Amino acid sequence: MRIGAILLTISALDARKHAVLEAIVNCYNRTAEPVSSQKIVQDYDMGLSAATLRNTMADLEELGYLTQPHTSAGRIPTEQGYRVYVDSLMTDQKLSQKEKQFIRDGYAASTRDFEEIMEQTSKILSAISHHIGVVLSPELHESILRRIELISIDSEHILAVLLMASGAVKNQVVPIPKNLSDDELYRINQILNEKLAGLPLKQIRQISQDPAKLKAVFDQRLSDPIVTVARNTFALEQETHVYIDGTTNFFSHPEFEEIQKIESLFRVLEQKKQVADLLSTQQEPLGTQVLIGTENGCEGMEMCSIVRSNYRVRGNQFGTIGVIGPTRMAYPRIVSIVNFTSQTVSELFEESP
Amino acid sequence: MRIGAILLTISALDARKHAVLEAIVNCYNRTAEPVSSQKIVQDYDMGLSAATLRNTMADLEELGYLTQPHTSAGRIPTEQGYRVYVDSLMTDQKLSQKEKQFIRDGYAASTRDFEEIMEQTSKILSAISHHIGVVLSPELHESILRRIELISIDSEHILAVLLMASGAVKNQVVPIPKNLSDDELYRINQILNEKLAGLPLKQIRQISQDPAKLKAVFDQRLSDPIVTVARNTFALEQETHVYIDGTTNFFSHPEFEEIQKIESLFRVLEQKKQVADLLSTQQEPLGTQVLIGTENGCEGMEMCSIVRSNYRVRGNQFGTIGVIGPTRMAYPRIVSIVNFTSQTVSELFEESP
DNA sequence: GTTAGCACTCTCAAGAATAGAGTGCTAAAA
DNA sequence: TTTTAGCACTCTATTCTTGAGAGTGCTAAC
Repeated sequence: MRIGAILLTISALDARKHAVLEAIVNCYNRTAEPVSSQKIVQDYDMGLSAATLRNTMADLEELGYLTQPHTSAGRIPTEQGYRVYVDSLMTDQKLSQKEKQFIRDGYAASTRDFEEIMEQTSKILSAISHHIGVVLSPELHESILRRIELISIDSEHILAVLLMASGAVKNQVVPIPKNLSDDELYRINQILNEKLAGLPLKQIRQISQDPAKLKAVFDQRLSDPIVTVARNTFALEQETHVYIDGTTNFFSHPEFEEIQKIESLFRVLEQKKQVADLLSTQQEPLGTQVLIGTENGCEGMEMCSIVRSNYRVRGNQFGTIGVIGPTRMAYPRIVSIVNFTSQTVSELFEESP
Repeated sequence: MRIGAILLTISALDARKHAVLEAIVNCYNRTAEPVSSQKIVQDYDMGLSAATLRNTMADLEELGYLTQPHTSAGRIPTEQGYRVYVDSLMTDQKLSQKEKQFIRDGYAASTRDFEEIMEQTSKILSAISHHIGVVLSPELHESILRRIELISIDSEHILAVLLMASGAVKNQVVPIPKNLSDDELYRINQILNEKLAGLPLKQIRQISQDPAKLKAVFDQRLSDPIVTVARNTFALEQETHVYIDGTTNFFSHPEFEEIQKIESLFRVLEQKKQVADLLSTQQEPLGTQVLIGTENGCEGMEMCSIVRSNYRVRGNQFGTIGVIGPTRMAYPRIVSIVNFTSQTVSELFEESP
């Protein structure tokens, strides 16, 4: 009985703290202003007086979930506070049918174009979230080559068109040995397809750089021109494409009034490589993730949170989509958006056989 | 004698005004602060007192070439003042060997890749000018088709690779009639090349949308697969690509301290279409042009000047490069940069046969 | 455990005072 | 007639002060 009572007390306390924290996060997200005890009394029916709330708020501050910009101001959530909110307080917010439709309608019915899907996705994400939409294509060097086509440009160059299982296409101008006849080129093209289609680009690259492997793969069909073409075509490490849209959305957030904050953010965004590292998850996909504030570990993006998720393309590969916004963002909504969009993109890629 | 004296007086007067205007433009470009009469006496050896300069400056203000931010401030050039400066005062500033080398070195020796040249050019422009570098590819629908290659994706789609005379490549996923055999596709590919290669995309589009013309060119029934493929492949109006780099450079200019100015500029830049319209010259290329301030006629870019020039690609086509910077820019230097870069790009395209 | 009341702290906005920059004008000098 | 020195005047930018307002923490009562 005694122990039960104590437990009850503790859990009651915790429940209140949670409720207050949730109220403050919600309120702060709405107003972008520090939340006072008074404000909570007004806006939320908690059945508590301002004084009591002040006590709870002081406790929450002690615990590291809230902070004050200055002594006589209300409280705002800390990163830790947001973390608790995201992990255990916030409730799923289903997207409305209208919103879902908006996302689906973003893709032209006929769209099978890989780049167009990528681009469009970043636009949709930014338009519906009012933050920055980012899309990372699946890593090209992990992609499986479906077909290669060599097109003659001039006596010293060809255009190699690499069509991936994912639907991605990569064009590359490749220097070739002089005086390669059209017939020869055609034959080389055939052999390359025969031997290399179905392999991931990474592996093809390894093969093409290693004489022994080249010999093993091409066997008696190995000729000088083939070696040259293969080597030149697959010489380059391929970078992941990054599609970003909605950067100007940041101008409307009051926390970015100071120009240095916008500047440092934009400097990061200009380095697409950095954005790619920021978004890409090393591990296997595990649903939608939220990185709050400094958790992203990126200098110049301390004020930003990232919500990211994976989409699946053919060839059992994954790409990443994400939303970058201020730490003060409507997490439930953004999580739902990212979730649903990544699903939609995956389905889009599933459809094409 | 009398008339000669008067003319001499007038021209002497004008010479002084010109000299003062030039000094003020130079000084303001350096310091970004209104230029006082005192400052000119200090920095430029004009052999005149501050009082005399003040008189001249008052005249120049009356003429509309200078203005004062407020009564007790120095003067800054108006757009009209800059216009006179650019048109008749500024002296050519040759680029140093080092700078020329920097531009040339920006292109990898082996680069023949069209997109890479475009991208790299915008990077070079922004890096060396410290402003925004913009490159417009030649209009695709004016481009001459050099070769088309059809690659099978699945039973309902092919990938059409359009190789232009300019070196530009356009990939497009095209729906096709079901059950088109590989042989048939190959044959269609051959015929398309035979009939359409050498024509500008615009004309091909007209043909492919017009049953009569289609019939005339292909000499076949409209229900034939070849007609469907042609129609679907060339259905879309192609947009000019816009490559932009160096947007963050704007953060370092003192005249863009106010966030609204940066914001309105970035909102324009996000609309690539608008940037394309801004840069593209309707008429034939006529060397490097300078648009000062509101002359660009673009809302949100009143504070910006544009220096643009054309480059030439194979097929007698022109693309545009440009630099966008604040009205207070080092015009002689930027003009030289844009000039030399457009030349370099043209040469780059000339090399590839 | 909760709440009313109050003193205290801090910010923010508005006003006042001061220094400094640069001009236009006038009258004298060249 | 042109140039220049001198000076009064205007406007900005900065600093300081002041007062109002917001919100807290603490204390004592409920």
